[in-house]
Amino acid sequence: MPELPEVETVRRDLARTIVGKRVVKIDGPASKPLSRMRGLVLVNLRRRGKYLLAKMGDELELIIHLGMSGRLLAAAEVPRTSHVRLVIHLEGGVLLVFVDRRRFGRVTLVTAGDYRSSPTLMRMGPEPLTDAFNRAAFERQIAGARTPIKATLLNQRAVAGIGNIYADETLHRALIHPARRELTSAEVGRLHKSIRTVLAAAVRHRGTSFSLHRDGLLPAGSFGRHLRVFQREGVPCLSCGTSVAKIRLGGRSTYYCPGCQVPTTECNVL
DNA sequence: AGATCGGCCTGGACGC
DNA sequence: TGCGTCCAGGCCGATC
Repeated sequence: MPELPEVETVRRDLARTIVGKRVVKIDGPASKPLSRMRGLVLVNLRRRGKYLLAKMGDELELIIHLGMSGRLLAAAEVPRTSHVRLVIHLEGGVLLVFVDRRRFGRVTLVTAGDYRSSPTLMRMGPEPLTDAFNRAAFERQIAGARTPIKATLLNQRAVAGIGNIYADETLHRALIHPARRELTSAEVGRLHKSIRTVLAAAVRHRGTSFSLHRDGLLPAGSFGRHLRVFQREGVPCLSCGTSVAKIRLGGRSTYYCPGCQVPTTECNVL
């Protein structure tokens, strides 16, 4: 459940339960490189883009990426699901469990602040819901882009935390075709605004709910009800009534409204 | 240096 | 029913 709103929801749900607790034991197939955490206190739980960062003691940091199918939950006992990758036993009988069916997720223990093991994290752009994400800086980042704007949104360098769902949703609200390359200043302004609006709303709704990350304990995300194009191929656009289209762009399924998001001559994909 | 492609995994949906 | 193929919310490393 990988994009910013979903990861932020996980962070908020877990923080209350696990922050301040000491690691008692670690097991599961992914536990071997993490043995140094034993006895350390989980000092805080932060989020950067789609990554969760848990400070462990004074010097270490646990980097968690949920990949495509990863789930992280606090529980009293190990879930009966298969695909449990890691169980961190905390004091007070709290278990922090990482379940990941497709195993695209990663859990890495590093010296605090040393992100060399993750190029994406090291080069991560500004957090979209903070002041660090301002329009002028965003415009500088994407000025003269040679690649489709959707690919730029997905690569995490211009802005952090956007994946396939929110790339399509923010571009639709900004009336920009996903294959567009160089944007006008007005378009950059609309996109900057829609990124903030859409992600903030999705965080309020606890993200977009998919079957993979319902654990039955915490409320599922409800932003799925507010999606306007993602996975709505053939459905009339809520703004103009045109059927939502599905194309492949940069190897990813891409949904957009051909009525609202009109390509121009500089868009050489269509 | 930056862009593009295949690889990593498993399982569900679909067509024959 | 069974088998094959395609697809899925993301990242990394090897290529050009």
